[in-house]
Amino acid sequence: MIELSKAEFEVLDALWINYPATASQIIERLSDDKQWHEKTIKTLLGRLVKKGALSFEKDGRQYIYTPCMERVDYTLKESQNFIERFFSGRIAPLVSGFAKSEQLSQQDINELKKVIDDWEKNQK
Amino acid sequence: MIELSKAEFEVLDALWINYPATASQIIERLSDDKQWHEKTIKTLLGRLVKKGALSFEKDGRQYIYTPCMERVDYTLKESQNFIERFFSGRIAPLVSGFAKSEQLSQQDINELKKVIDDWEKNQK
DNA sequence: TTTTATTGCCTACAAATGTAATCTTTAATT
DNA sequence: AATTAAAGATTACATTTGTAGGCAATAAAA
Repeated sequence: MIELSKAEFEVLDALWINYPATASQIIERLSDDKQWHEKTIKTLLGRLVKKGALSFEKDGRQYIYTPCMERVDYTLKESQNFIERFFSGRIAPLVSGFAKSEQLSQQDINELKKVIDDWEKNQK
Repeated sequence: MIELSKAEFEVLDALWINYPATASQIIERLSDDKQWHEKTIKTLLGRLVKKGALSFEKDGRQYIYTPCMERVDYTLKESQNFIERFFSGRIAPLVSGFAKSEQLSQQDINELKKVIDDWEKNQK
């Protein structure tokens, strides 16, 4: 699995919003939430390319970036990893922890029920 | 939130198995899974103390370590953080991702149902 | 009591990470 | 055509992390 740092992920996440995109578009998108210097973001883009998380095409003197993977795929892998490390691979204890600490809303419950429902339909 | 590195967490996790415990006990516990040098683990213990994740009492020339927090509390915070970063704070998309990629067993489903059940009972 | 072995403490050092500044190239402007 | 401005490339530097080695203090052994 490609290992991304927190900051690298946030840059990639800004690209996932809509791609392909140029560095300045990504910088623009990040400017709302982050006070990162433009140079910082360029550095992170470079590192993402080096790690194989992004590819680009040249357009004049600009680069047009595209992620090399889908967001769902990446987050699934990260989730597996996380759940392995903290909950020995079991997902229920995570959800249970949220429940016990009052972190679940009715909406969460409804969504979870739907996931279970769909899963069961799929078993038939 | 106290930020622990991967390696630091694993050392703390070995302590959570049973505590208070001495460095050599922790080293012993870790020796099954890890090929860490004893010195490495000592360093990590020191860093954990410095970060406020562990406390210790002296017993002769040994230290007797105790975690400063419960495992459930730590993993809950980490989970919140994780879900915030990758799923905008919603838990269902994580579970849904697992379901879609065939990562859920019947046992997981049963456990999840129970969590939901308990949650609903608790609402009344 | 002197020696030894073990504990923790301090130091080390490369790679990763956060956070840019400077340099170089080249497209755009004058 | 010369100048400028903007993009990416290269360099920088402190901090964190992984992974120990060496040193100093002290309990245990001889």
